[in-house]
Amino acid sequence: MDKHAQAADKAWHSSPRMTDVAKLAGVATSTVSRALANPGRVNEETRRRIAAAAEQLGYIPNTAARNLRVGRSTIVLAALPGPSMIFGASQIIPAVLQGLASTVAEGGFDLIFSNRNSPAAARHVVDLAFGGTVRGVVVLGAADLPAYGSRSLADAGIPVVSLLTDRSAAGIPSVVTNDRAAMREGVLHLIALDHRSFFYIAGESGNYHEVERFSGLLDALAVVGLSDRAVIRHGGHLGFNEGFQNGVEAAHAYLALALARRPTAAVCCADDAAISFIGTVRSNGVAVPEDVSIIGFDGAAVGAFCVPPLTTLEQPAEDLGAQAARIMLDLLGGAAMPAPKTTVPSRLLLRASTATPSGRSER
Amino acid sequence: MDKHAQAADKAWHSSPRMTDVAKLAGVATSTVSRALANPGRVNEETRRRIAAAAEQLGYIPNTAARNLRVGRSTIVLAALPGPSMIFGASQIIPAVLQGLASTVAEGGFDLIFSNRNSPAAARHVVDLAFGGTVRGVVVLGAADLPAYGSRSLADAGIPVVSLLTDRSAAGIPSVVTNDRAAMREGVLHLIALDHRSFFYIAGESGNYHEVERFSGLLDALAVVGLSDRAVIRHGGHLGFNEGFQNGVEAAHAYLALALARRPTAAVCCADDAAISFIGTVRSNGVAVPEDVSIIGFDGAAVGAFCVPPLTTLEQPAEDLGAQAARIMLDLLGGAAMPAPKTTVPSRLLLRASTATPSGRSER
DNA sequence: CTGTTAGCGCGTTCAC
DNA sequence: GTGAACGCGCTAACAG
Repeated sequence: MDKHAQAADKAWHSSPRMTDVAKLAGVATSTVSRALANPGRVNEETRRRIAAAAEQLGYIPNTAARNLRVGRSTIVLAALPGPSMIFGASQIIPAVLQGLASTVAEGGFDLIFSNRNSPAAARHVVDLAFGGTVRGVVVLGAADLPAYGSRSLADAGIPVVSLLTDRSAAGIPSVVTNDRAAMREGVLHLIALDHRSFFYIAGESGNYHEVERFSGLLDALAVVGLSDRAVIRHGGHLGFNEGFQNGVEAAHAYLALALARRPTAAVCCADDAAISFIGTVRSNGVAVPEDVSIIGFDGAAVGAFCVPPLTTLEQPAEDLGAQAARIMLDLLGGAAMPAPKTTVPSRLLLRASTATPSGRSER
Repeated sequence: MDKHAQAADKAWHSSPRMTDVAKLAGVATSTVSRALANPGRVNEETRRRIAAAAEQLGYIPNTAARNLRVGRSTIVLAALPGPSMIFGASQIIPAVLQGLASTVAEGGFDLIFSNRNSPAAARHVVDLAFGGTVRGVVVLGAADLPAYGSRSLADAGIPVVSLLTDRSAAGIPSVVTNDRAAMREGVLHLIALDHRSFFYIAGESGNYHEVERFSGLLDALAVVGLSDRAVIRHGGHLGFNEGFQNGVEAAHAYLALALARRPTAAVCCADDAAISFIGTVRSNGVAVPEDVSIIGFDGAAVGAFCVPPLTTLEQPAEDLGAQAARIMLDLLGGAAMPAPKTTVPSRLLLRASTATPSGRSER
């Protein structure tokens, strides 16, 4: 490649500006601007000339200049809790993000990610909002809104949507699954199978999902007049990211119970715990579901291939993300405040890990 | 709240500009600009005044204006293949992204995501690059670089790093795991256990990982002088996203083999397939690892809790992402072209699904 | 319908 | 060491 070709090559690479398009089409830049934004408000003939010129030059508008001029960007921020793009086998977060990303993209927006586990990270989230980098924020999980000093995300003057956690009480539109009602339904299923004693494997104490799901369990017991004493509760010290370990520890606790005192059903706050619980008790001679039935929560794909296949409450993960995105898009489009709380229901997935209790008393 | 208070409230919310800080500190905007960027090139006393003013006002620089002025943004794009933030139980992609996101954030950059499954999506990726929205692109998996018309990402004049797929031949710095060597090591382990016949469960035919891993298997056979006829290859029509189904189908194919013809070891292109393969053959009376040993690929966390626990080749997913991010940061920092290919090795995780063949001949 | 003009908020000359 | 002036690329007024 000779020098001349190189120069031409370089010119090819450097992005042409609107001025270049205007010059080539023989019009003013403002006309080019309109032709691209309001194709209706410009003569068809000149519009074609401009389109042709833009096409020929490979013109692509400069984002920064446009954003500066119009005073807003086209980026939505997903503020994640901890470094938790990884989240057990359940993959709730990745699936939710996928739904969020797809729908946001359909709306013509881009999605940027940020963790907020460290103070610095939380501060960064706030800066992105106040600095005009992002146009709206979807907050996933966790308890407190990103903030630092006296500045909170809530004061940034941009739309905020809460995903997975219900913050409607704080005036933030929220998209959640029906953790409580779903768990209630799942346990009622166990009760219908004749289970009357339960082993509950808790998530992190105080965690939103943990609280909701345990409440759902109690709700179900109340329905049939069973007292809270029908359930032995284990765990609470491990987070959802440590679900597997949680299940193993719970299994040891279960195995430590005298045979007669062992509940006939184990209810898990998450599939990860259910899976490792099953693996551990089975290798210690406990039959599933004969000796103990197990029900998980999340609907992890791998559950269908466990031995035995796991009965679980499937979260509509992608839908959750898509719904949140839709609400955000409406808000960005100037819609009025949406429903404070959108619930996308989980559904009970019956598989072989639950059955009528049978084994133990006959052995 | 009366009208006046509301106005004050609004003023509180609207982001202060650099002018406001300058006014409050009694200096010119240019001085404020320097004080924030080159703290050294300004009088300590005035610098403090400016810092105080900025702090008091909660000043946060406007990103768009800054980007426009300096001609570059601070956003890195992760271009994902398909809608594959979800990727089986292995969660390779989410884990890789987590590593990428963390390290990119440490470098002071933000991460934006984009799929490129549809032509429109691919075009959008190119526009983001040419429009100056993003400063560099990390391309994950898949074969072709995003492009449309005559414009390709490669011509955008910004750094491109390939992650998971080796594109070093195309001059793009790549970060990959040693798929081939890892698989070779895994199979040599099986050979050391006395296995001489293999059942290979393939990923999608032509897929980079599939090709590399199968080659690794053949490499191992060659080491001990076994011919390719020692392996029965199954699959190839299902993608990595359909790993579970792939394993089930493979299991049926395996079960359809006459007992005497069944290989003593199954080598899987991914953990998902291994897990569902195990589940399916076991419920059909095949003992693992007595009748057949199984080895997977990826190191999915759930593998440790399968029955039996899965021997696998663990991919250093987060490291892969972190390495790619580091290279991108170097490139953005003006470093010279880095090593064309960075390999982050997988490691063999020995668990109970592999053992010396024993069961069948004695039954 | 189209051209002219005037900034958006910031960083970077260039004088003082 | 600091201030004044200019312009990044684009859109939104306002004329014509």
